[in-house]
Order: sequence, then structure tokens, then C-alpha cells
Amino acid sequence: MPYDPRVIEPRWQAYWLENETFRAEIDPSKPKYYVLDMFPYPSGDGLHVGHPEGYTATDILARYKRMCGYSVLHPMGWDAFGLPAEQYAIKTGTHPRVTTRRNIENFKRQIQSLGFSYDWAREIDTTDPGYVKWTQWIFRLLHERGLAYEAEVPVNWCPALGTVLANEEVIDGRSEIGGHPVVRLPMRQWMLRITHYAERLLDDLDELDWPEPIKKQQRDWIGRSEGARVRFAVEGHPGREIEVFTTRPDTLFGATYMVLAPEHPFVDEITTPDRRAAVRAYVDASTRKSERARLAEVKEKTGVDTGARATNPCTGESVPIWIADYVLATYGTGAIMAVPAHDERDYAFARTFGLEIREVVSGGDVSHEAYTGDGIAVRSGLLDGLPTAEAKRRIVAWLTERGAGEGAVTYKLRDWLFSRQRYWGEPFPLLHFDDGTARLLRDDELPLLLPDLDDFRPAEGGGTPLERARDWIETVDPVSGRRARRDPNVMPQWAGSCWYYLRFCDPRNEHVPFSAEAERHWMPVDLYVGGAEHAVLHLLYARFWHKVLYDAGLVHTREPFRKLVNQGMILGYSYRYWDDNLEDDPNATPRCHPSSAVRIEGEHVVATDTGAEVKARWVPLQQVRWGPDRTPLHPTISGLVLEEVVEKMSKSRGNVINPDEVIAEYGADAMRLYEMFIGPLEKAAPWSTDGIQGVHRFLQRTWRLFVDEDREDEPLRDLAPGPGAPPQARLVARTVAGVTGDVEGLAFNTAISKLMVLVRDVAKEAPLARDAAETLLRLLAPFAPHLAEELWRRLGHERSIAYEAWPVADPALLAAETMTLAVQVNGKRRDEIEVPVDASEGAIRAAALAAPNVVRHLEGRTPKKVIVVPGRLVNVVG
RNA sequence: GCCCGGGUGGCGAAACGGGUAGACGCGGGCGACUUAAAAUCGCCUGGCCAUCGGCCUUGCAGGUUCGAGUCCUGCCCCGGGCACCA
Repeated sequence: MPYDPRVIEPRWQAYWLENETFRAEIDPSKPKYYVLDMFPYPSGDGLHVGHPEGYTATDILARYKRMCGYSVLHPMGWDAFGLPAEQYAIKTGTHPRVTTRRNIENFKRQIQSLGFSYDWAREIDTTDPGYVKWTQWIFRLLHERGLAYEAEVPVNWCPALGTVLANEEVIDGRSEIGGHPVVRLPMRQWMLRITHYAERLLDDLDELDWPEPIKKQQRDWIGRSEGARVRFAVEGHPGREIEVFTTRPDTLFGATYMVLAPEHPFVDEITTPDRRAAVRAYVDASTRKSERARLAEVKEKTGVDTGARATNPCTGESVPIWIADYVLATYGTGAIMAVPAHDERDYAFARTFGLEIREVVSGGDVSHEAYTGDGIAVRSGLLDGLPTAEAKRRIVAWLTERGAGEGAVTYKLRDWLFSRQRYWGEPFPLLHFDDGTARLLRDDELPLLLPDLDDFRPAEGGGTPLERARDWIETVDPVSGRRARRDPNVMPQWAGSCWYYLRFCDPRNEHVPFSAEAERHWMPVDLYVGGAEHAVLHLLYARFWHKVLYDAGLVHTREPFRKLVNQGMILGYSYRYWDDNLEDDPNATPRCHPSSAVRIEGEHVVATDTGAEVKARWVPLQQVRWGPDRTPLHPTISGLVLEEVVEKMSKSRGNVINPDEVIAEYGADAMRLYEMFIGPLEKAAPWSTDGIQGVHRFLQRTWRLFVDEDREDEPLRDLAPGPGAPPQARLVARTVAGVTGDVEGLAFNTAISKLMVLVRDVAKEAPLARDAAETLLRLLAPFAPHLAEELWRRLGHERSIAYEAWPVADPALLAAETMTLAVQVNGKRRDEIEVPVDASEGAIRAAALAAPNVVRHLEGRTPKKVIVVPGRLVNVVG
């Protein structure tokens, strides 16, 4: 039979499942390796070709490590709470549980059809009551440790989604999901005190083998600033002091006014009667203003004078106190000392309102811009003549001595807003009483499950969906018999993904979230692969929970993920043209234009000939007609040339590739191979329908290397016993060494190219030897496991190839007898020489100078210098 | 605006401490097999000039070096992150 993945792949997938080939077991005699994928949200669209990229990479490594003798933990599960199932429920009335179950089944079928070596006995679903129980248990732990609290905070309210969002989920004043407008509103919410862990979250990044840009993003997000807190007495309000945070205490002598955030608690109290109306109007306006509106006005500073004044602790000078929304209530102390000469924002503000700009650090020209660099302190009393660093030290000591301030560290990181006004999430495991107290549920009361609803919209009057379940919300505490209310909020989707990697260690435990034994054996995760979009969100939250669990003695490592790799996105080719049917009228007969006949004019795109505005249209990949020279053409409009664009796959662009179709046509092994061959794992690259042909041919060629398709009964080819001819054995050894190095370095694309060379050349000169054949299959097994298993079986092996030993290259075979050296004359390659590997430098030099093209290019000159680079080349300078 | 990545053939890419630029694959060309096509196999395929051969070429312009895709300086373009954080 010719190579037919449709027959052999399902057969081996069934074999692996039946035999539990990939069951992970604690085996103290072996080193362990935990290789983890970021588990997916099982969406209704099913898998797209982007998912299997990371999954294939981790699978290759898992299979490789098993063959190297590791006990490998390689699990898969579902991050199954989330918005889409809930929105689908609102539209159709289908319970999210039903949608979720259906989507999981589809995802699982698709993932299994790729032949990944997951231990399915460890499958996790974050919506499963057996999992929710422990997510709630960990929330209780956070609460017990003082890390969960309720607070009335200004939140990011998204009216379209009907919920609040974490700061991290708001991009440019719009929701990350859907791009809906977000406004600031004060609301009572659950918060997690991630800020308590800011320092450790920052410091422990150093020990992690993560991409530097990701670490930097986390460092920037945490945003540590070193400086000082300084207290300014408010005049006429004895005992009242405004505390500010500054990174430049050395500029204190240049503080010519102060600014409070409009939300600052002192505003009402200190505002003078004549300023009250103006201040109140400004505060009202700025609370109503959306984050987006505030952002749009960054260049124009606004603010009002409160009429109050404060005393500069250094100069004793009286300075005015203003309020302005360029000072953020949520950072530092919500108040600043303004030093317009040395801060760009204060400078702009001072210019707008005619406030004094006083230079206290030399080095710039403050008459036309703020000078923010270091310099020598001037007009600063005790600091005069000191460089910036020294001046900072001196003034902090001075302030500390007088009790007017002290050195301080501040972070940009805010506490984590942890409640959502939604249905499909984990309920908070506690009861609220009328007196404002609350009781966390005990172990035997967990999990607290969601009530059933048939309407999942927010309740009337601004309530959450859960408030529709009156008899669930209104209850009686079985412990005290008191009337109680359940919390109407649910946890955000991040909750489940904050600890799933721990549950994978011991997924069916009913008594604890995971046993100490399992955690101690498997943790930390040795390799974690997923998309870079989780750089701050998931990865920061999970690290935070992990540290809390560490402090509680439940895990033994400070960090959960030792090595992190971000796979690049798989992009798609889309095909574009333009028409003037701006209203999308289905009955219109629009004028169509190729991209070569339009131009961009500001925000709009117009046709070059008429100047009429046009709109982009996409032709789905399957409908594109191919002209001569592979020119993409519109399927029906003759002569309309389409523009090929590489972009993110999306339904609207018609460039989505369905893995099911790829597998049906080429098989899972080809799909796996192509996903890896397309380029380096970390890099984004477009999926090419032609490209997969190349790896498919490689698999067919491999098949024919073993199976004689020309004969009627298609037998296995005769294999020469033993290691084969020396050149063959050397090629095999070189490939073993190369592929091993590439796999260790996650360079799967080059590993595959080396396998291609091996298959191409291994039987070129001599018939295939048995040792070479078996080594080839073992090298291929992690990449194309179905084909490798099938041929391994046909070679007469009873057991799966999955636990065969990974081959080791014989060093004797790696060493060649002669080597070819390039010879350059004045840096340009002119000839090459063949010399024994152990040739002396003198012999190499002589051979190089004797090479015909070298003689010719030297034109009789005596070489000034001959550089011999061992094993590489010779450069003759003359 | 600031901070990260990244620019190498028609395309995806390779080149691991500066040492033969373009491995491997796609696409393309030529040939073999075939009544024919597909499949398969073999050869060629960075550009320019050419008889031997030579010149140019890793976004652009410089520099260091016997030698630069790789190191340094300045600039251009693309992708991502942050965005009044005092």
C-alpha cells in the first residue's frame, strides 16, 4: 500500500489510548520532565492551525524526553469558563455548561487527531465541580491570608459587556475583548492584594529562563520606582499634611506648587470658600470623563486652584495647592509636589497657568523646556553644588531627621480587581450577613456551584446575572442560622488558569488541591509554551498565586515556570480588492478596484481615477481563481487582480485554515511536520497551502525507503544487517548529533531539514542497513510518531517506539578523515583545498599557497600574511 | 513620545563564540518515465556581465578587522508593548 495516513494514524492513536502509552507516573528512579502547554479556551470555532504549533513543539519534546529516559508529565485540559459561552447562552438560551461540554468534545477530538502524547487520564476542565472546589479553596486561602478584600473602587465598567474589567483588560479605554467603550465608576468589588508581592514578583524574574522581552514587560508592568515620601503641612489646617511621592527629592527646592488628584480625600476640606464652586465643577467633570477622554487630552493640561496653600518643608515657602487630573489618584499618594523646571508634565501645567518655574538643577535651559536629566543642584540651600545622586541622599537624610519624609519605593502595579458581574465563572465561596460581616465556606461546603438559570442577562436594575436566582442569593447560614446573602459576583477567567498546572500533578485528588508528594515530584514546570499575549496577564497572576501557595507551604518552588517559550502566530494569506459599496448594500452593483488602483488619503481609501471613497473586500482563499504566473484573481469579476496580504487569520478575511481539512488531506504527521518546518518556533509565519506538500513528500519518500511499492504484495525492503557502509554510518551519526542538538535547542525546523537530508541520501550509495533504518525511525518518532510506529512495527518490533532509547552518535564516526578548507585571497574566496583533519598548520599553509587559483590571484606577489582558521578556511593576504 | 523585537533569493528559511552567505522546503525551468496527464525520479535555479571567468549581493550610509549577515555609530522601514505612574 502507498503511504496512507488515513489508515495508519487512527490505528496508532487508538493503540496509544488503549494501552495508556503516555500515562505519567511518579518513578523515583528516573529524572522527571514537566512540559506544559497553555491550555486553551474551547471556543465554538474549534481548533485553528495556530493551536497545534505550540502543542506540536511540546509533544516533540515530551516524546524526545521519554526516549531519553525521563518520566514525563505532559497534560492537557480546558480553560472552560469564559465570555463566549455566556454570550451564546444569552442569545440562544443554551446553558453554557452544554455549549462548553460540546466544545470540549470537539477540541478533544481535534487534538487527539494530531496524535499528541498527552496523558488523558489527567484531563482538567476548570468548570468541573471537582476543580471549582479547589479554586474556591484557594480563594479562601487568599482571604485567610489577608490578600482578598472588598473595596469601593473606581472600576473599569464596560456597559456593552455588562461587567467590570481589570486594568490589564482595558486597551486604550476600550475592552480588550470586543473593543467596547469602558467608563470609570466607583463600585464595591473583590480585590486581590497582588501589590504585596510586587517586590518578589520583580526580584524572582531574575532566576527564570524566560525571553528577556517578556521579563521586561513584567518589570515595566510592576513599575518599581525609588524615591521619597515628603510631607507638606497645609496652611490653616493644623495637623493636616499632604504626603507626596517623588523620585526626585533633590528638586524639592524647586517645588513651586502642589497638585492633588481630583479624587484626593483632602480636596473638600481644604478648598477655600471662594474656590469651592470651581473645584466642585472640575471634580465632577473629571469623574465623569472616561479614561479615553482623559487620555486624548494628555497634551492640554487642565486644573483648578483650591485656594489652599502648603508649606515647603525645605524652604518654608508658601505654595499654592491645585487639583488636576494629570495626577492619578491610584498611584503613589495621589498627590505630587510640582517641580516645573524639572518635570515635563509640571512644566506644561505651569506654562498653562502661569506658575513659577524655578531651576534647581543645572544642565538644561528651563526657559524653553523642562530639564529632567541629572546635574548639579543650584539654589537649593544645603544641596548646592551636589550632583543629583548625592543630593538625593542628602535631602532624604535631612527629611528623615526632621520627620518630614523618608526614602520610599512605589509600584505602578495595582491590586487585582477580582470580581466580574457575570454568570459563567466560579462563585465566591462565602456568605454575607446583614451586619456587614461575612463567613467563608468550610471544606465540606465546597464547591459552591452556580444556580441554574434560563436567562443569563444582567438582572434588572443593574444587578448581576446571579441576582436573578433569588433563592440562591437569599439563603440561611446553616452554621449560625442567620439570614445571609451569597456574593452575586463570579471570579474572572484567570482564576482557573492560575493554578491548573498544579492540579495536573494530581488531578483526581478529592481531599486536597494536590498532594505534597505529587507537587514535590513534578514541579516546577520545566518548559511552558504558549502565546506572548499572556506576557503580563496570566503569567503574572499565576506567579502571584504560586507565591501565596509557597508562603502557605503548599508548593516547594518560588516560581512555577522555569523555562518559557512564546510560539509565534501562524498567519494567513488573504486576498483583497476594493469597491465603492460603502453601505454594504447587497443589491448594489459596485465599481470594483484592484489595490493598484486605490490610494490612501488620511483616514480613507479612495479610487485613484475618480477619487471616490472605497472599502476593502476579501475573497475567501478557497474561492480565489489563479491566473497565469499564480496571479490571484477574483472568482467572477474578470480581470480583477487581487492583492495578497499576510495577516492574522480571521473569519472576516476568509483566510482561516481548518486543521481537520489539512489532516484529512495530508495526515497528522504531515501537519505536525509542517507546523514545525515553517520556521523558528518563536517567529510568526504565514501558513502556505503549497508548503505542506513538501513535508508530505518527505513522509512518502520515507515510506518508500522501507516499503517496496513496486511489488504486488508491497513487502518491506531487504535491509542489510549491521551498521552499513562507512559513509552511510557516518551520515547517520552526523544526523543523530545534529537532530539531538536541534531538539534540545527547540530548533525543530532545522532538525527536520537534517532528517530530510538523511532520507534523501542514506540509501543513495549502498542499500539501507538495519541499524541506519532503526536509528532513522527513532529520530523521526517524536516528529512523525504515527509513521515511525507503523514502520517500527513492520520491522518486527512488538513494543511501541515511544520508549525506545534515543540514539547516541558514535564519536568515532563523527570525526572525518579529511576536510575541505576554503582558501581566500585578500578576503575573497578563490579556491578550496582538501587536507587530512590532522594536517599541521604548515602543511595547510603550503597546500593553500599551491592551490592554482591562489597562485593566479596572487599574480606573483609574496603573501604578507597567511591566516589559518582551524577547520574553517585559509586567508592569504598579499 | 518611550521601550522591546525584526528586516537575508520570487516565497518560508539556514548560517550555534566574526571565518566558504543562501542548507532544507515551496515556487519556477529543463530532462527521464508515460499514448497522455498526475505521481515519481534526475539536473538547474540570488542578481548582472561573460569564452576561460569575473563583478555585485544579507534594509540604507559609514566604521572596526586579514575577514562583518554576525561587532560599533547614525538613519529608514515593519511588528509588538507601554502610554500623564511624579
